[in-house]
Amino acid sequence: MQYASKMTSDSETEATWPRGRRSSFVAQRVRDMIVAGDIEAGTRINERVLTEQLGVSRTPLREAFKILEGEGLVRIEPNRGATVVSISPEEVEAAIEVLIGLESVAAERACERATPQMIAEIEQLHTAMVDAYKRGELMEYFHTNQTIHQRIVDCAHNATLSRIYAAESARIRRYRYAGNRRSERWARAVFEHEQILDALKQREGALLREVLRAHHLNGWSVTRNVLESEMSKANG
Amino acid sequence: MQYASKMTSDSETEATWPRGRRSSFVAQRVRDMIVAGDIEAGTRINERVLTEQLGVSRTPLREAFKILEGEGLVRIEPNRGATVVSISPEEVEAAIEVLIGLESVAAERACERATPQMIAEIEQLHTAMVDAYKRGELMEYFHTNQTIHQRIVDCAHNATLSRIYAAESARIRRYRYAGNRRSERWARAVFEHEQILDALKQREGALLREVLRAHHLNGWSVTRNVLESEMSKANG
DNA sequence: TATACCCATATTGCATGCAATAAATCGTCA
DNA sequence: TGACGATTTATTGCATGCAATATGGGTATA
Repeated sequence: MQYASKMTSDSETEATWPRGRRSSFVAQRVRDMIVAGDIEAGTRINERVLTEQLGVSRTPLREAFKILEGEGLVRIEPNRGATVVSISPEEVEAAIEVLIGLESVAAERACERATPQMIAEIEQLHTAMVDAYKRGELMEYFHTNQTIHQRIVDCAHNATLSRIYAAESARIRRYRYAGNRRSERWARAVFEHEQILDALKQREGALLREVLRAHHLNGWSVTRNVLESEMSKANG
Repeated sequence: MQYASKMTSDSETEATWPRGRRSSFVAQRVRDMIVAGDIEAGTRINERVLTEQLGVSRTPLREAFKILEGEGLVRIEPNRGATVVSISPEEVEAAIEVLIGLESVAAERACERATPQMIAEIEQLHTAMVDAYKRGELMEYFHTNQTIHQRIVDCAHNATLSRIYAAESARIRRYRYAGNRRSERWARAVFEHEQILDALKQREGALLREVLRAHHLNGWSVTRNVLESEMSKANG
């Protein structure tokens, strides 16, 4: 058995990771697999399989599980080990409420504290994102989009805010991806991102807060429908 | 050597914890020690000492360190193990900004979703807190105060919100305790809590948001001064 | 057929041993 | 005395072994 991974070819075993950072690297690899959806939600993770695949012993892997449990990506049950957490639409909505709240704080602070360099970087990302949209590269678009939101939060120069936003955002990433697949939402989202960029460039904190909020609520209303129809397909 | 703990008498060793939950229990114990200030900020934690004190092997202890690292309570460096994180006033302020943001989300939702039972529980806690204030029991006051804020957040019925709020709140707890020692701030804080309770009971979300925000900003301006003067004492 | 039980196997939780690294100690010499 | 290097000791990172638990399969019985 083998867990799929977009990072390495299937038969390949990892080169040994440096002593002292093995559990962090393992956590990063497993996190990537989970966030990317390479390991299906709800499945138990077999330690032996993953240790062989990653070329480390069980100790750093089990430490990695503790890290990922703290991030809400796996659940560890006694004698049953680690299971990839499955998140309901209600839980995704709850997390988005939180993300909106975090971005609200970030919006005001970002408009006060962002350096011209940071804004320029976001503008570049925005251009790249629009380009990906025009080329129809959904994955690239989605990834750049995520980066833009993270960078806006980073503009607030609040490490706690950036850390929590990144973790929560990763936790629900694979569920949010669903929404953008509808092309009419995709076009609308690109337009909203124009507004976001404008508000940031003009350093209008209250405006930025509101357009971000509306952007997420619009996105979620579409994503929720997609998720729910996918779930009813899966269950019926 | 021995790490102080308010939980057990000094010479006592733990009864063995149940198999399958040892790292969680160890994490809880170490978390309590750190949050209570029993282990000083900036100090390295010796694995051998703590394993002997807690009566577990190094494996669950090291797993607990990974959990606590995720919570921002310790930092793990290769070949140097776990160190209790020391937080600067700027970082406390950043975390408080986030807590205000989280409570802002919570305030609106709590006023929509709180059950009468939950509001009644908060009212009881409030009464107990005022009582502790009148008796001059600062520790009891502080603890009840923390519980009230957490319960208000819990009223929003958003598990993600509650989880993040609890973790961030714990992370900076020992730094916030400083502020309340000034009696004029203490009296003012009790008054502000009356306003908080009223707003919740009347389910005025926007009002609750604003009084909570003001409450934290007022508290922080006092706490910051105390922290900074303590730091200048420590360094000068 | 369905179900209860027993046994073999797989998997997990934890303690421990060993190697790598850091820290402390001691001796040497300026 | 104090700076420097070598050597010992302590500490950490990781792999592994063993015991506890869960899991799957087969058989007997209703």
